[in-house]
Amino acid sequence: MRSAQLYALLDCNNFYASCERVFDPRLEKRPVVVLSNNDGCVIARSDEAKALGIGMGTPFFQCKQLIASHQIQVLSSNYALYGDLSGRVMEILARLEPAVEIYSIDEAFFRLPAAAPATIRAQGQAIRKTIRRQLGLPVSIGYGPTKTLAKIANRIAKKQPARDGVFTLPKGPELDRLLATVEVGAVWGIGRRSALKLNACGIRTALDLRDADPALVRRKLTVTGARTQLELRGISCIELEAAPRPRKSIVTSRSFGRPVQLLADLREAAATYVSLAAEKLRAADQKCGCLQLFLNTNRFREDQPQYVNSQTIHLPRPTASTPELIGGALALLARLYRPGYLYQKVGVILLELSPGQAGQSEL
DNA sequence: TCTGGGGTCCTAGGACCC
DNA sequence: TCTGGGGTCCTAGGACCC
Repeated sequence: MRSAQLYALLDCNNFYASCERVFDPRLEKRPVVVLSNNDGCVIARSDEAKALGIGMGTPFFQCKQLIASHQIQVLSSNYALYGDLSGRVMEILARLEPAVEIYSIDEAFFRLPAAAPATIRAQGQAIRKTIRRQLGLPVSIGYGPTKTLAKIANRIAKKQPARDGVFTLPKGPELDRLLATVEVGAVWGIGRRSALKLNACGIRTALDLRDADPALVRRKLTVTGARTQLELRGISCIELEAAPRPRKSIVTSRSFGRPVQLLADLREAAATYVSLAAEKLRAADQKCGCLQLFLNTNRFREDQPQYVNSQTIHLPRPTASTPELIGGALALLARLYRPGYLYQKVGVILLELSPGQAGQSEL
């Protein structure tokens, strides 16, 4: 019989803001926010900035006042730095744990044999302290019988300072009490739309969802919701994926700093994004068989005429060649472009990715 | 005036086939 | 006027995640 397994989720606290602090220790203890591309939105906040009421995703221009009045430190994002530190966090974790899945830039799941709570806790603290000492980054670790429950444990580890950054989900009535404090929309896999649907059925918390009628959940949220419910019940159905799967698509897109009207400007942007995407493609030793281009006006400007469109072409043969891809993208752009609109964004998506070798069949 | 970017999965519906 | 019953494949759009 296989021994009981435990899932863990390690998550770097306020990752981008914490990375900036590693780079510049003067930011320590001060409120810090990191902005998206073009400095459009807030995409990371230190605890101090959160406490001052800066919301995730808030447009910068909407919180400028608040930022100025509290002398919040504002930084443009530096993805090279975050990627580098992320890699080091994952390396450390992989040295300490055998079964690790890198889930995002700042999160990793790992799996371990179940053990006494004190043992788990000590192991978690050791990981946490190692990362703190070697990199200066704060992390939290949550443990539970499924990935979904580990996610919830992680939230608690992060939210309740008394947990010291490590928390194992309990069992029985104590678990029920905890799950009753978690809003259903905070459960991994339950987004805004699903939360509204569930609320309409009287399902408000993670506990409600766990104990709801499975047929109802299946009907409202399809198979993904059914899986989430099972996971909340402690039945693991989202496996650990220790080996990364090859990427299926590559997107490159940017918002323009100012509205763009001319086809020539869109062509230049599209060609740039294709080049970037093709570099990523070759870096992963892949080719693509399909190219999509999309463009849109600024949806927030309801006073202006709106235009959103996209088109896809199949390439004659899989390729990773920048000129071939640019040719395709410009042909698409010519078909999609309508004069008279103020464009906000254009982007390209490479699809039908295959291994770099796959196309070499002309022997 | 200023509102991010990059991914995955699932479903419904149409086209087409026998 | 009545007008079968499956299949498969593809795509667009929705929903979710970080």
